[in-house]
Amino acid sequence: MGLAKTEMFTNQQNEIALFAKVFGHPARVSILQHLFKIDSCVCGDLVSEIGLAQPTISQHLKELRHLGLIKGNVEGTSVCYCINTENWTKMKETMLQFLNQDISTKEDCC
Amino acid sequence: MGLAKTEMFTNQQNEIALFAKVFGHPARVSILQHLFKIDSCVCGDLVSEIGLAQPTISQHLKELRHLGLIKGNVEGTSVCYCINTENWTKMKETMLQFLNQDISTKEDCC
DNA sequence: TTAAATAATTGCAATATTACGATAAATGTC
DNA sequence: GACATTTATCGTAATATTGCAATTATTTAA
Repeated sequence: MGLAKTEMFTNQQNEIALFAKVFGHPARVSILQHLFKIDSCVCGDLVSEIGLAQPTISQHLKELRHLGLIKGNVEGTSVCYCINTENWTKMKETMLQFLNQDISTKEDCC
Repeated sequence: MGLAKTEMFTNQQNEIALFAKVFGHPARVSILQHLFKIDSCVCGDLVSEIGLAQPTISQHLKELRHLGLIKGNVEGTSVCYCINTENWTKMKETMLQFLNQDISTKEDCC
């Protein structure tokens, strides 16, 4: 199949999975880290920064944009990308809720 | 292709992507949440809990086990699963480092 | 208008993922 | 041993992902 049966899970579970999925490729992790590192927008130097072809980077950027984690603005012939801070914060809350599940009450029974 | 070019990324970037990938399916998110929720090990009631077939759940458990996030112990004819708390904590540190990247210095330039 | 620069889209090949029926393996019970 | 219970593995079909060459916008400069 290759198709997740999303209808049997909660919205929260599907949302977590969607965010996680987009982080599930090192190129997208790298793009995001780069956007965080530099203190301004990136105007299309991601292709030279990361070693992938231009259509490949463009595709990864599209996925990040569709999830709302980055914003892109046309500036002349190039496009300026940066983190969508508001949505990043929202995403972070969702992911932290998942990652910070209470572990203290568990005894190591296995 | 379908194959990520991991050699062009840092170990940290690949590690983040691997963890994120395993969270990238709602069934695995659901399994983990269930293992956290109950205060003891789960002895194979995950199949009835989640609505997927037994081989499918078994496959998802395998992936979680291979990443070290859960432990499984044979108890009679069934297997007892629980969170690997030590590895979960390590994973969390890696993911938090990624999620908590400093956003404060960014002006919304796009 | 033509050409250059840059990014998006299309099309496609290679590989990965998901799901599950069928089967096998492991253990416990009689 | 024969059988039941439970989980893992195998095989396979359907779909998704990744990467890039080729092409198509889109905008700027000359």
